[in-house]
Amino acid sequence: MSVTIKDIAKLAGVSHTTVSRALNDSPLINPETKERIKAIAGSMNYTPNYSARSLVLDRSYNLGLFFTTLHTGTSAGFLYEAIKGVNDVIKDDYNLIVRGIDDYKSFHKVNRKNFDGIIVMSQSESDQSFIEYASDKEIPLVVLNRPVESVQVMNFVPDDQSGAYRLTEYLVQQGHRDIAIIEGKQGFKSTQARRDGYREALRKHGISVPEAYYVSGNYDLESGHAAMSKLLELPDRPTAVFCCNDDMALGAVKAVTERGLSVPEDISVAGFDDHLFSAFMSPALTTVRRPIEELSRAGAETLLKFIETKHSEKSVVLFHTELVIRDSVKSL
Amino acid sequence: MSVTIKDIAKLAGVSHTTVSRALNDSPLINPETKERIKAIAGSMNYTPNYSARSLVLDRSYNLGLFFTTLHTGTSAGFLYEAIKGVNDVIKDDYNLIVRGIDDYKSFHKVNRKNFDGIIVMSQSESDQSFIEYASDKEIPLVVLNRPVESVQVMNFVPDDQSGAYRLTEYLVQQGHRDIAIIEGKQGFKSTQARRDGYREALRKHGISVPEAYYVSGNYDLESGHAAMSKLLELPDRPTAVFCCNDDMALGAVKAVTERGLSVPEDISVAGFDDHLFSAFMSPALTTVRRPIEELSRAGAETLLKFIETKHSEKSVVLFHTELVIRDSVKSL
DNA sequence: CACAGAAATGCACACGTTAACAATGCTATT
DNA sequence: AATAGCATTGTTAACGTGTGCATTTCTGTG
Repeated sequence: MSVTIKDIAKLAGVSHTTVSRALNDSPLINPETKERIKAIAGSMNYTPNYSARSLVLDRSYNLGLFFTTLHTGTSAGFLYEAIKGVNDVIKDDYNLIVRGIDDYKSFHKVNRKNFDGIIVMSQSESDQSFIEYASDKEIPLVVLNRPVESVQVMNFVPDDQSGAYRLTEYLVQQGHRDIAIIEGKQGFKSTQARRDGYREALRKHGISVPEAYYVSGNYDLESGHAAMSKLLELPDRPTAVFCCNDDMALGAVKAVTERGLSVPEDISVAGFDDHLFSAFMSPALTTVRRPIEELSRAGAETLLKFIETKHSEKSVVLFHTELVIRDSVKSL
Repeated sequence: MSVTIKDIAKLAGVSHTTVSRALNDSPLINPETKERIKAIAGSMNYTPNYSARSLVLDRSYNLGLFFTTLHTGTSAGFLYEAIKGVNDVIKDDYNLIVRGIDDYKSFHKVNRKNFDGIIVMSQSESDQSFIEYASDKEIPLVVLNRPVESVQVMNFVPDDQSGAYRLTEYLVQQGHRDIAIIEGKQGFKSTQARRDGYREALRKHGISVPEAYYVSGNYDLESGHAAMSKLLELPDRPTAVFCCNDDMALGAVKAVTERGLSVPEDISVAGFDDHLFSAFMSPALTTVRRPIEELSRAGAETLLKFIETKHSEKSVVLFHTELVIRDSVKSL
């Protein structure tokens, strides 16, 4: 049906081996015949059968980019930046397969034959079993966004805790003492890191936090809205609120303006992530930039290098987060 | 290295043919042996080699989800909803490959052997050559989001023009007569459809638009901000602005508030798409909902059915868009 | 008991590619 | 002129799976 190297061989009057070598730029082949064969292949519109090549070379040319979940807790911007980062790096000869880990009923199809390498954008420990599975099968593996302890992997992680620390400290420096937090999705590592940074900063400055200032959320817009609504009904309202991501911050601001109050006049709000839209909120959101695209790019590069050289450092690399000061925090 | 059907055959004392049949639930095999073989396969932790299977069956188990571009003009929410929609439909036994068409240097790797089917999320005619290429190669093909004329394909498209028409008419009904438009990215089909709907509505109501009320944008936040800034400096400011997507609307609102003005008191703003964040903007954005996730799901379902049955309707199917009234438009 | 027919299994090849090894022809050196 | 050695090409097998056809085994019928 479609053109194979044997068809080319027949037409060129050589063996199919010679064709294979010619097309793969083997130095064994006479430059003249090589050119001739390439010309014929081109004119016949030949495209190699990757299944056959995969079978003999034991390479699939597939890379996996796996998210803990695609349903709740994964924001659109996060997905977007990750895919962009990885796709920018991989060459024309790799396929990028995108999937939520929780969409797999069984990991059966995930193995060395099917994936030359895997990037896990990990958000919670719920994907631990997947990571261990992949590590077990000896699939080249990079884990992004969450530190993994149990298994030795290449591991790139944004320094969330330090970011939250610096942000909270900034709030303190602006004169705030009553600072609440709207937390991320339960069980997500980032939730914990950001809370830890927040607490550390307050403790360092000798500020204690009433229990009511810890409000739970799950990283989506609605939860930010609901959480802020709760805070606003408190008898002792906080003067500033640290939202554990920008989506929730947007929801929180909404809750404030709905009540006829304003940010930052009546209450200050800060976020985390520095999403695309954050600079364009009204007021522009003070937040912490998390370099997801860079992280993804670095992850992909490292993975490719490992696939080629089988060599790498299996250690945790921290990526710097950056305080972005805009207009949603008032100086008291 | 890894387990093959021949290893299982040896252990079970049968031929590898029998193993192959047993694992594929062939009716030719004695139910008892079938169970026995399956048990052995399970205990050996056998996973089939998909390259080998692909080679002989001429199926890759890959589906492609291709965007015109992943760089500019594709918003995060759009990507997110599309991926979610498709991933919800495809079963465990398909891989979803995500990529921007403009990332391909050559379409060499795109062929029937490599893709059982392709979904093109098409935004502009710049991907026309890709669509024709895929159609030429007889790869099962669904095109979403943009009507394709030159080639016969399965084609699902949101009814942008009608949505823009209804939105604009709503603005008129609210008493607006001076209505500007911030347009989408040049060359995108959706840009044209939305502009057409806008013009049609105004013409129908006998309202003429000064040239200065057409401002160009490119679907991203910055361009919305810049465009609105221009409009605000006009001597005859419009009372309402139709932004061709929600991202630009957010940027536009920002430009308004920066000048100490307010939406919708001083100027009304409407968007298009109904992004996740639109309900949470301040004020909540009046917009048109575009059912991208449903569209993607329908596209994926149709594609899978076609792959199985080789049968389908190759015609354009319009998906209804829906006016979503919130708080960003004032009644004059 | 013979035999037809069905049920179950095996043999051998195919899919398209790469690669180890063999074979050929040519050049240069003695 | 013989031979070593290099450049170039061909032969053959292998990767792991599925399938047409042949073969064996079983079952029931006359």
